[in-house]
Amino acid sequence: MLKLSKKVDYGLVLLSDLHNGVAPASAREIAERYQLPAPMAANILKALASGGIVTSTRGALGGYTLARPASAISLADVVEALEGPLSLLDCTDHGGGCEHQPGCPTTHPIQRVHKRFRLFMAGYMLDEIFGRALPRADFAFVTKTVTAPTLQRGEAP
Amino acid sequence: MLKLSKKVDYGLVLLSDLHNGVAPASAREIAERYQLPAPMAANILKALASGGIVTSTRGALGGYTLARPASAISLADVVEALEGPLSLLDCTDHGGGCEHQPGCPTTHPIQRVHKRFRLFMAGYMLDEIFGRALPRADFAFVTKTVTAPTLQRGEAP
DNA sequence: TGGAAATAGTACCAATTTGATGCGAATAGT
DNA sequence: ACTATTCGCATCAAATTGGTACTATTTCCA
Repeated sequence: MLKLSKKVDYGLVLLSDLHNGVAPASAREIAERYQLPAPMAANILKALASGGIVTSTRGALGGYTLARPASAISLADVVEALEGPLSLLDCTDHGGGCEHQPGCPTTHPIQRVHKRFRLFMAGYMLDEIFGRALPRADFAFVTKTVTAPTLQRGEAP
Repeated sequence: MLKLSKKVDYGLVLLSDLHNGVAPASAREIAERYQLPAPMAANILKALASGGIVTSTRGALGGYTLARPASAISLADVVEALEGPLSLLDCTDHGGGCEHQPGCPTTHPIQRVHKRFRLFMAGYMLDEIFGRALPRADFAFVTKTVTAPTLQRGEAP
């Protein structure tokens, strides 16, 4: 249905916490903080770690930290770490060969769509998503920003 | 996995045919032309019709035609007709209330993502997808902020 | 040195979604 | 009447996803 999986949903919450927090945070710790299933959070953080988005320190007192500043992590990075390579349509995988027709009239255009979509995702950085920056006004969002409530733990900005 | 369903895939092929063809084309006719399952094509065209994207004429010699010029049909229109309202994440449905935390730090940002994604989809017109025009450069929605950082381990651009 | 806390890596299951098909009814041309 | 077509369901198998479980490994601390 062209929606981000719940993994990405959770993943963004987790990353947002790591972004605001200060020390390496453990999976269980964050899971409790947002009341989401602990094993799920653990799995997601594992995937994010092996995707190079967060760094992990094992052992007691271990946990996860953002591997790069949020301004250097794109939505595409997150999605690819959690859902595999993002391919809008199957056509975009096997080198443009359409299974239905040799000169399928859409494979080529679809690849242009895919490319543009990828740019969209790769250009959307976490810091922008998480509220800081907000470079150009994303018009039509007037609700008061949600800044304070999530910063009770550490201090980052 | 954040990809367009096969329905949309087929749908774009069908629409491309209607775009290039002249007379109302029947579902079976187009299906044969591209060697894709006839009932599938029929279903998709039905959905496109009830979504107002194509107009249908019943009876013998009937068929489907684009309801508007391709330049007035957006990718969002097609996706919504075939997959229902596009909501990137579940959060975006029920009015911003997050199920995990009252002041969930991501629901608000996610809605900004969703809005921007919707703009991306709604601004992508079929004629552009199908090859004609390609008016503005492929960076319409990404602007300058698409610095390279996230592309270092992806495929070749 | 041993125990506790944490990540790593799979493997697995249930529930939902998707791809695909089928069938009867309605409509329109010949 | 006959035929070709859309329409609106309803059904079904297969793939995907959300979620859990288990074991191994690493690290801190007493």
